Amino acid sequence: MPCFLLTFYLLTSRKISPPTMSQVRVRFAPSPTGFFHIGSARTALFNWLYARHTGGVFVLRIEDTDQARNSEEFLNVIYDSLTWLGMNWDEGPKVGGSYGPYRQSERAPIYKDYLQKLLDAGRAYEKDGAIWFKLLGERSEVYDDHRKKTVTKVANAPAVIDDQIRGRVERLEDEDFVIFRSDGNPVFHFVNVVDDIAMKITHVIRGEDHLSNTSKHVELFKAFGVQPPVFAHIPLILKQNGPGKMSKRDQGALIEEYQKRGYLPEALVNFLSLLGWSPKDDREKMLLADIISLFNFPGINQSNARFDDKKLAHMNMAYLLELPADDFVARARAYFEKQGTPVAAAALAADPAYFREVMLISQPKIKAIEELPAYTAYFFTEDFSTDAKVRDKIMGKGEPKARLAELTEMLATADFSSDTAIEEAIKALATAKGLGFGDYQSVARLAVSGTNVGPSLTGLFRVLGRERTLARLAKLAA
RNA sequence: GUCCCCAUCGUCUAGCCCGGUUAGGACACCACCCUUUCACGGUGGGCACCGGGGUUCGAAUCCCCGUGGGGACGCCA
Repeated sequence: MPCFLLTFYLLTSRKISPPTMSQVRVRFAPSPTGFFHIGSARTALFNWLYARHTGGVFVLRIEDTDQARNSEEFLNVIYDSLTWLGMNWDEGPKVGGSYGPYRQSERAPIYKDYLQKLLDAGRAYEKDGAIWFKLLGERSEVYDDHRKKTVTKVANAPAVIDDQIRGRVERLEDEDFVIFRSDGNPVFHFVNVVDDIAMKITHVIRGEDHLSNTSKHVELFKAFGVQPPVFAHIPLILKQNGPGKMSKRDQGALIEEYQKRGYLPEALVNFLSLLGWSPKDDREKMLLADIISLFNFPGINQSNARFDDKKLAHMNMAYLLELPADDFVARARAYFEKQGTPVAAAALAADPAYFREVMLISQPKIKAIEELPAYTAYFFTEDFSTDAKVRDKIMGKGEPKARLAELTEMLATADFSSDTAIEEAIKALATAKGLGFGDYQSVARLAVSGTNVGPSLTGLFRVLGRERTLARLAKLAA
């Protein structure tokens, strides 16, 4: 096929991967004006996945041209969140690269150069102290009653956007727009395009909210005489309740919140990958390596997705259940270390081997790391609270004190070396008394834990040990 | 208001491109089973093609119009 035909084919066919002659270069370009949220993380993830899928380069670029709204704190949140989620960047702040600097606040000379090109070509002019991009075409004054002012319209041909997800989109850009503010700083549309050119970005993967901006960008690329990159506008994430897209103010929107709550980053990544993308079969819980190898543009769908924290919680639980023992204990310990509560302090002060046992009998029972401190509190203090409702119910039925006495007598000499040994002993006692395991369980559980839910009773006894178990039984019997 | 995008269970989605399925999976929900509490797990259940027109022997699938949802319209990004 002749080269121009191939190019034509690639540009006009929907959802077809671009030429692989040169290496894919994608970028994630957050602006540090607020906390890092779910939507940004998903955009970053799709870029990262595409780079890893194609063996390309993932660039991190900081869009901090709006000095009034930027902060170093937010910048660090971005670095931390990306790192926590495992999205390492190949070029960008901290790691460098051949197209730096990677913070727009440090690229002023580059923007001046590109502005000069536009000025020289007669495609930019000054008005009201700002510099405007000049569209080509006949001009006319029109009153815009939405904006309540007269605007200058330019008779222009629609910009054509060949989008990997949307297909061919046409949008008319018919008004000049500001590219340099009167304070001398360039605006988003300008720096975005200039940097994509200067950094040789091949694919722009971003939220659909930018689709309407893309006509501006296409006009700028044309003015610079550069072929625009391949665009892929991904669907937005809608807030869980109520109308509109998710924003940083919405419940559950912030990445650092999940980090603090002890969510597993691999679970969050898996969940996020499924918001707007699917491997097209029934797989949901997937190895990262599989997500990378399966990820592509045709798998991305076109409609917005609503965030569902229940599904995320379920994914997190599924990962938690499979975590190797050492890993689970380490993450549990890290979570306790961040708490700073008396219960957490007591847990951390306990013998590490004991802490480990407590965590491991709890692992199959909990849905999230954040449940652990409350779930295991009675292991680390004798001053644990008792659920009054549960106590009244259990103590008010049958002969709980008799069961307690029988258990106490038997446990004094029982084998505490394994769960099965304890189980056999309790079963033997129950059989001897003509009762069942259940007759002993509820009251014993109440005595040692103050509640009616928790790990297996035998595990409880074994981990607590004979002395503490007997002491707690005695306390309730008193 | 103008422009752009989108439309399958409550939610995430498969199926759509290239018309023929009992419209599949997962979360959530309900029931039952397992069980030593709580979970996990297992089995089963209820639950969807937005509406209307076309095209066709046949439409979730193709076309048009409605309607609904989302986005953009800044010297924010």
